[in-house]
Amino acid sequence: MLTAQRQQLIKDELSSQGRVYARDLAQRFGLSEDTLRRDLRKLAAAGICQRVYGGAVAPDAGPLHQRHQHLSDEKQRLAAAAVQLITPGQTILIDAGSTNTAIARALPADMDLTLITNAPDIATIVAGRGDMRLIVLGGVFDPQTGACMGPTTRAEVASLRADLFFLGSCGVSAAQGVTAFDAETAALKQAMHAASDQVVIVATSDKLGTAAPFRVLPAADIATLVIGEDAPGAAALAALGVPCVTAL
Amino acid sequence: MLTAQRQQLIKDELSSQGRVYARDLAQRFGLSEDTLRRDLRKLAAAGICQRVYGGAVAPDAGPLHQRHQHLSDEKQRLAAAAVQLITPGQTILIDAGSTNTAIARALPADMDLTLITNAPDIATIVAGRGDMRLIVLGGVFDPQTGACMGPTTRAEVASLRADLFFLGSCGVSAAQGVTAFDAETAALKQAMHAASDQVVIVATSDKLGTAAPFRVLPAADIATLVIGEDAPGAAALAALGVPCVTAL
DNA sequence: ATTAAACTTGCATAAACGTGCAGAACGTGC
DNA sequence: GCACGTTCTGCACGTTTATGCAAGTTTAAT
Repeated sequence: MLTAQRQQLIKDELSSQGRVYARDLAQRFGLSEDTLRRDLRKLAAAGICQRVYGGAVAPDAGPLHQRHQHLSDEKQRLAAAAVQLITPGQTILIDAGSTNTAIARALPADMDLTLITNAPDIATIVAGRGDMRLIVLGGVFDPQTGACMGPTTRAEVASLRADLFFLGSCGVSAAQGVTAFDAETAALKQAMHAASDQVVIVATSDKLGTAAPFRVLPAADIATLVIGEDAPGAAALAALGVPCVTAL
Repeated sequence: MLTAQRQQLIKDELSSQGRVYARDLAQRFGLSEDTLRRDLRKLAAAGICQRVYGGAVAPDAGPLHQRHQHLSDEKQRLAAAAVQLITPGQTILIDAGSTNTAIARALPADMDLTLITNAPDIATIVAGRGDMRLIVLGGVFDPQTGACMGPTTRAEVASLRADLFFLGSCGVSAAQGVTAFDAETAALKQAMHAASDQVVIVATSDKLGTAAPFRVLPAADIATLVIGEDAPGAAALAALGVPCVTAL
């Protein structure tokens, strides 16, 4: 990846998030923190950001901006924790959903990854970077979930395989396991599960302890559950033997 | 390969990807890095790109979601003319390419359209609007063209049909017809042609009169050719009986 | 006050760079 | 055909840039 390109991505994140962490950037780009600190110093010298201990912030952080940042903050932290489960060379299957979009954005650079997704917006995010392969699952686009589904999609999934499957946008509870809002979604997620070695669920606290009508898979099939530190209902899941990773 | 042709390919990649690597280009073209660096310097001197350590980047690369919006006036005018060929209720197949992206943006609202595309960025554009159905063609994403291709994609196309096919990113000439830069691209476009009633080609003037190595279809198979008012080589195509629409 | 993390600075190395030069390919005029 | 100039290309040389590591300093939190 080009140095200029990397610095452009930092600029993008600064303008969209209002802040960046040197440590986080170094991990994502697969470079030393020294290099990223140099980048931040350079951007600060150009007036693009302001250097602070631990990273950098955008010069003009409006009040509304901070609010928006607060809302998405949980997902970003969860995503940062989730991508640490990935090892170089793996094939990653990513479902649709806003949490999974955050994961796609947080994917570390230059790890020779192959990404499979049925969400066009995730495909677009990853399409811009040349450091990973991308396989798109086709099908009928569902505006509700932002994903492609239907028989074509399920057939395509069945002909592929992945090391890690990031399953998203569902209810997760100890008693009911993972559940979905409609039959088609549930069937697709099951097909994705069948094509993957491990299922990872990154759940915001509003998903935990809730259940939808359609059963996807039992809690015991979850390889890793990534949750926030104060997540409700986590104890019940941990009691079932579901491996939990706590973000932050 | 002609020097001008090589530099045109670099331009294409710059506008589609926003960046090029000197080393990568040298390897792909089978030339020394010195030669490619010379090309990049020349393009930079012409203001087409900006030279950076390791390659070059497109001049004004804003935030990710704002990129690709700097479509030229020519493409927007062509797109506006092209979408007038669409009638309500039709199924539209749209290929990848910056001109076709402009067409996707220009699609009229509330016409009960069904859109089929193999370009994730076009899918993302249309995904946001609720007034049309969207079918995404999956496959292996090719960063070069920004499209999904491969056997899966061709098989999916074969199971669908469309009224109009907007074919993009090719050379168009009276003698050679429509041509593509590689075999896979040509094969996919042929499969798309076979699935469609009519082929529409929207060609910017730099594509007219040029030919690439791989033949896609003869000029006689073009249902409608949309071109600018001062397009060179248009007379030769019109002489062959290709119906032409002139934008503005 | 103590400690760990983040930081700056200097240095070493490898990659990318620009320049000058020479040979090859091509067109032009004699 | 032949001399000439132009353009494109690859190679050799010295220079610049990016990066990681080590050493010492500053910052923030306990």
